[in-house]
Amino acid sequence: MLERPPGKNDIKNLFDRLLAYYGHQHWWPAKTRFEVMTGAVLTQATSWESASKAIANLKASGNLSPQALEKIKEDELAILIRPSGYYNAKALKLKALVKWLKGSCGYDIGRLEDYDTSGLRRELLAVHGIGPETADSILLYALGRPVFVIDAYTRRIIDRLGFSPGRNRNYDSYQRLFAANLAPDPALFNEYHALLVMHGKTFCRAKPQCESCCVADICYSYKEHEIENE
DNA sequence: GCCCAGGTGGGTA
DNA sequence: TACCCACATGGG
Repeated sequence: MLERPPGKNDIKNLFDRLLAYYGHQHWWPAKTRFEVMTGAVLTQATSWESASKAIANLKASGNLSPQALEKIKEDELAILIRPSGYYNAKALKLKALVKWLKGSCGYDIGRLEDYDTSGLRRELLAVHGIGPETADSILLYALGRPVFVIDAYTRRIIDRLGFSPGRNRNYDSYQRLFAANLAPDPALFNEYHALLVMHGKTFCRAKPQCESCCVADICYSYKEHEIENE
C-alpha cells in the first residue's frame, strides 16, 4: 500500500474536508457530564442507538445519577442497560466508574477540574472497564480536556487513507498522529472525532464504498487501487 | 442466518 | 508483548 506519514496539512485538510461534507456533528449527545461518562461505557462495542436506549431506561427509572447507581443492585442495573449489549459486564463497569467518582470527587464532578489531564487519565485507566478510548472520551467529551479519541473507525480511516502512524500501530501511535499535527483545542478534537465516526459509518465500514467516498481524491490506498485497475 | 457496531479484561504462549 | 476469547443485544 502507498503510505507516508502525514503532515499538518494532511490532518488539517482531512478535517476541513469532512466538516465541509458532513457539517457540525454536535457531540456528545448528552445533557450532563455524568450522562456522558455513562454513555461512554455503554457505547463500548455497540452502536450509539443501542447505548441510548439503555440511557433512556436509566433516566426513566430515575437511575441516571451516581448516587442512584451506587444504590441499585447489579442485576437490576443489568436489566435496565440490556439494550446496550454485554449488560452484565457493563453493569460491573458502571459500578466501578461510580465507585471511582465517589472516591475521587465525592460525586462532585466539578472537583475533577483540580486534576491535571495526565493524572486524571492514569486514574481513569485504573478503573475496571475503562480502557484508553473510554478514558479519552470521558476526558474530552465530559471534562473538556484536549485529548484526541481513537476508535475503530479512526484507525480504519487512517489506514485506508494511507496515513501511516508508524511501525507500532497501537492506540498511542494513532493518537500522536493527531496530537502532533493539530492545536490542542478541545472543540476541534470533539468535532474531528465525531466527523471520523460519521465518515466511518458512511463510507469506511468493513465493506467500504470507496467509489463514492467524499475524500477518495486524497486517499492513497484508493489511488493505488485505481492505478492497479488501469 | 450472517455480519457488524463509537472496547475491555483475562488467560495463555 | 502478542494474540485469542468472552462478554450479548439489535439493526441491516
